[in-house]
Amino acid sequence: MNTHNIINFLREKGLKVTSQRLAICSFILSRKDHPTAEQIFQELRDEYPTISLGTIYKTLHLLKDLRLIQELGFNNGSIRYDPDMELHVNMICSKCGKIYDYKTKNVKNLWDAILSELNVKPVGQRIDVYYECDDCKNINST
Amino acid sequence: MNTHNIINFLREKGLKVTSQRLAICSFILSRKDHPTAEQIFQELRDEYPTISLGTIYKTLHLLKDLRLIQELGFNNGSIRYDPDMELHVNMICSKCGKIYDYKTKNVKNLWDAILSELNVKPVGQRIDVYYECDDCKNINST
DNA sequence: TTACTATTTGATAATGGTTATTAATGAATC
DNA sequence: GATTCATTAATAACCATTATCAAATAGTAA
Repeated sequence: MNTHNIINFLREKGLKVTSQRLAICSFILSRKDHPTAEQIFQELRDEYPTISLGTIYKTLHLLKDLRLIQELGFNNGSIRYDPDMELHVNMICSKCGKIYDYKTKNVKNLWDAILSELNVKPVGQRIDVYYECDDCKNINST
Repeated sequence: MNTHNIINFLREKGLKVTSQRLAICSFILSRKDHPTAEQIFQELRDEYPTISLGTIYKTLHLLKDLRLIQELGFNNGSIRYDPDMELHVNMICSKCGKIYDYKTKNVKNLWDAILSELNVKPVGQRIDVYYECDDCKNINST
């Protein structure tokens, strides 16, 4: 979703397009590494020195309610935000915590087979796989 | 794991067997609904009126380090504790939040197919499916 | 452009779950 | 039973998130 689309989307919902809101939306909707609210805050401070953490949270909740992003709670209590609303596997390095999304047709097919086995109508899902990423493997082997 | 097994397990690890520790271990290892620390605290208070939340947390962390339970962070920031360390699907009601574990040979087979597609050596996983449970369905339809 | 209104923002305080601290307690060993 | 050291309970500290509210601002209409 580019800036133009975001502006139109907000306007359609009757929401005001402020520079802060636009910046936060653009930021999270383009990121693939599931940042925390704090990380978003730190990265936007350079360009928007007066931006507030409260605004970050409010905008993230807004995007969640509008179904443009999802929250992911992790085991240390931290909450990360993921703009990919389609079925995918969160590949999480158990050492450094880095995350990337894995999404293929084949995974979708296999997942559908699991869902049909469950015999319920799902309204959502979350799939995490922990592994050791290449960077961490290399550090350990040197 | 019954009381006798827990006592032996703790002793083997060189840990002291206190009544609080035993109660907390017995409680969480037999529960299937992934309670929070606070829920464990409230339920044990009847039998152990002086038990402290700090002790609950310390014992849960102990069990986690010993790989007898796993932590599950959720999207509202809450952390629940799950004594099932084998592969299973967390079936979560999107309305009331109740959880039950779904575990069959077929799900295991399908999941293994997904893992082989991913081309990594996994060290763990988490699979959540959100749906509307029967209780909540009935409430809505009346 | 200006004025008006309702939304949004930023600063701050409040909240609540988790962790740290520490003196007192109690399990294990002899 | 005495000794020792891990464990407990109570309390305070911590920190991420939420709530509050006056000031700022986007959108709209005059």
